[in-house]
Amino acid sequence: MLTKRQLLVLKEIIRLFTETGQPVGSKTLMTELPIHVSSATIRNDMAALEEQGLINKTHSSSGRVPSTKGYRYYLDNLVEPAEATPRELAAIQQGFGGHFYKIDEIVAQSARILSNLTSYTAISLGPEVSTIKLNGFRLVPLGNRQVMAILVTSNGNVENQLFTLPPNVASEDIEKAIRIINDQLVGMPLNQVANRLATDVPALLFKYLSSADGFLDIFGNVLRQAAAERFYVGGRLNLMDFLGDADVPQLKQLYSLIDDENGDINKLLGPNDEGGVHVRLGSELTPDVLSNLSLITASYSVGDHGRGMIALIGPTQMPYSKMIGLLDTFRSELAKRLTSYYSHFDQ
Amino acid sequence: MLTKRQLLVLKEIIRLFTETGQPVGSKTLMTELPIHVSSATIRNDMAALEEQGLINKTHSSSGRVPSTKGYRYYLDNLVEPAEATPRELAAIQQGFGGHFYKIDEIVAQSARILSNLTSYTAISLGPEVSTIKLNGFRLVPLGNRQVMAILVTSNGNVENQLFTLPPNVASEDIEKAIRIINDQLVGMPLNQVANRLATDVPALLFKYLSSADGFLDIFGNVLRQAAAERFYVGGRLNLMDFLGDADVPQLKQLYSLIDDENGDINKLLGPNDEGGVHVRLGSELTPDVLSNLSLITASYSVGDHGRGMIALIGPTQMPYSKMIGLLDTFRSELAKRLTSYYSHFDQ
DNA sequence: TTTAGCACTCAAAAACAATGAGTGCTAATA
DNA sequence: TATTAGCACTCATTGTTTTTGAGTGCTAAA
Repeated sequence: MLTKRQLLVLKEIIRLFTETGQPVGSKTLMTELPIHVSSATIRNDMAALEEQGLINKTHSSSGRVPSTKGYRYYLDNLVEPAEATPRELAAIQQGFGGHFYKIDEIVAQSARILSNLTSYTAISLGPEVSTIKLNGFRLVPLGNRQVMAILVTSNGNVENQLFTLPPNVASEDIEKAIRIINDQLVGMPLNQVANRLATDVPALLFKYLSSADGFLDIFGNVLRQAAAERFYVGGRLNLMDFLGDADVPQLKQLYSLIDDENGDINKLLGPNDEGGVHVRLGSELTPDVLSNLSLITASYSVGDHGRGMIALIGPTQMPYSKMIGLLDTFRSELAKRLTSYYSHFDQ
Repeated sequence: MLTKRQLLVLKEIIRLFTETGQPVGSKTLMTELPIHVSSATIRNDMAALEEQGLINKTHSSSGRVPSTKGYRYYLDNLVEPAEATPRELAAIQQGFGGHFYKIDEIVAQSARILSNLTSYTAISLGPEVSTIKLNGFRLVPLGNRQVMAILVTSNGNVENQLFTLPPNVASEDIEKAIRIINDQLVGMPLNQVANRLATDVPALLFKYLSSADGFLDIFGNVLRQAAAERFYVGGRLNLMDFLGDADVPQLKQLYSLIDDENGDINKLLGPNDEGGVHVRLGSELTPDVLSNLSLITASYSVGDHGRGMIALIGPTQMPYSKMIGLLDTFRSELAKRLTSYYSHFDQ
C-alpha cells in the first residue's frame, strides 16, 4: 500500500519532528533524506501519507506532523529499538548498587533512576503476587499503652503501625490474641487471611477475649497495608518541562492523578500481563488528561515472586527507539536486582 | 507625615487590589471610599503615597498597585485581623477530631486542614524541643535475619527501621548491645545521646561485642530520624492556582524548594522565637523564587513540649486581615490538640 | 515516474490607528 | 490653604491592515 520511500519519509518526519518539535516541510526532508529526490516528489509522497491519515498539516500550507495513527504505524512497523548506552547501564547499576532493607525501597529507587535517566516521569509498581503468605504478627509494647503492631509476610515485607491500647485491656488478652492469630493464620495467603478476618476470626477472638474490637481494627489495618498495591513516582517535577508551556490546569489534573495514593493506578497503566515494552499515546490513553502525552510501560517478572511494572510518562514526540531500548534494559536490571533481594528469603 | 485620608486611600487600594487583582484608579476610589472627595483630590493623595514608595504605577498612565513597602506599612499599622468564622472554626475542630497515634499525624493533618481552608499552600512544622529524651530502644527479630529497630522518645514519638543482620552476629551480642544502650543512654536528651554515640559509646560496645559496626549504624540512623525536624506540606497543588499563570519555571523551583526533605526548612520559614502571626512578602523573603509571594507564619507553644510553627504560602495580594485572624485561631486550636495528645504521656 | 515551475494559502510578524482608562498640572473656587 | 473642574497627555490594549515567507497542490514537460 505504501512504497518504501513513503515509509522512509514517514520515519524521517517522525525523527525530525521529535528533534525539533516543528512541522516538517518537503524541502527540509529533501536535504535530510538519504535518497536524492526532488521536493515535489516528496510532496507527492506526503500527500499519500496524509491520505492514509498518518501525518497531518497544522494548517493548509504548513509542514506535516505525525498523527497518532502515524506514530502507531511507526511503533508497530518501523521503530528500531536502540540499545542502552554503556553509560546508561552503568547509571542503572550504580543506582541499584546500595543495600536495601525493603522491596519498596528498591521500587522507589527504580522510579528515581528511570526518571533521572530520561528526564520524564516514571512510575514503578512493585512485583505483586497473590501467593504472599502471612509469616507472623507481633505486638511490641512500648510503654504508655503504646503498642507497635508488626506484620511480616513471606516475601520479606514488613508493615508496622503504632496504636494506643484502650485503658482496660489486659496484657494476657493481648498475648492470647497474638497466639490465636499466629496459630490460625500464619502460613496462609494474605487474601485468605483477609477473608477469614471478615468471617470466623472475630468470633474466635471474642470467644477468648473480653474486648477484641480495637485489636481487630489494627490487625485489619496493617494487613491492608501489607496487601496494598503501592507505586512510586520519580521525577514528578519533570512533567513541568515537557507538558506544554503554561498549561497549568492540565498539569494540576495530572498531578492529582499521579498523587492519588488510593486511586486505581492500574486504570492508568493498564494490565501488565504480557512481557515486553508497550507504548500507548494520544487518544489511545484513557484518562483524557493524557491525550497529548505518551505512556511507555514495561512489565517484568521476578521468578515466582510475581510481575512488576515500570512506566514512563513523556511527551508524544519522544525518541521512541531510545526509550524502548532503555526501558527494556531497565526492566531486566530491575528484575535482576529484585531477584537478588528475594534470594535472602528463598532458602 | 501621611494624612488620615491618605491612609484610608492606601487601605482602600490594598482592599480593591486584593479583590480584583487590577491596578486601582482614582475614579474607582472615589466611588468606593466612604468619604466624598473628587477624583482629583484622590489623585493628589495618591501622588503623595507614591512619593513615599507605598504604591506604584504599572505604567505611566495606569492605576496604582501597592508596593512591598505599602503592604509592609499596611501590615504594621493598618490591618485589622478578622476573627475566624464559626464555620471555619468548626472545620478546624472537625479536622482535628479523629484519633491520632502519632504527633506527626496531627502535624500532617494540620497542614491539610489549613490548606483546605485557605486554598493556599500550608507548611506545618511540629513542636520541637531539645529536651526530648530517649525512652527506650528495642530490636525485634522478625526471622530471616531481619530485625526491626524501634526507638521511643519521651514525647511518645516512635521511630522504626528495618534492617538485616550480618550472618555472623550472635543473638546474645544483640541483647548485650541493647542492654548497654538502654542502661547507658535511656533518660538522656536526644542530642546528648547523639553526642555520646559519636564519642564513648562505640568503645563501650566494642569492649563487649565482637562486631558492633552495623549495629551502631542502625542505632544512629533511627536516632537521626527521631531527632530530625520534619515538616508537612498541605495543598501543594494550590501553588498552581495562585502562582502567576504559566510561570512554569518558577513553579518548578518552588516545588523543589518545598519537596526538599532534607533541605533546611528553617531557612525558608525563619526563626520561630516570638509568638504571634508574622507576614513577610516580596523582597523581604530570602529565596528569590518567593519574591512575588507572601509567607505568613505563626508559631505556637505546647507547654513544655516546645514550639511549633505553621506557615502559609500565598500570593502577595492576600486578604491579610482574614488570613491573620484565621492563622491566629488555627495555631491555638492546633496547640490545644497537641496538648491533649501529649497529656497521655505526661502522667 | 519524476521534476521544474508557478500560483496559491495562511500563520506569523510588523506597522498603524483607535480607544479609553488613568494621570499630572493649572487655574478657579470655597 | 485645601479642594476641585478642566484639559492635555500617556500608554496598554485592541483591532485592522500589510508584508513576508515557508510550504503546498497542480500542471506540464522530461
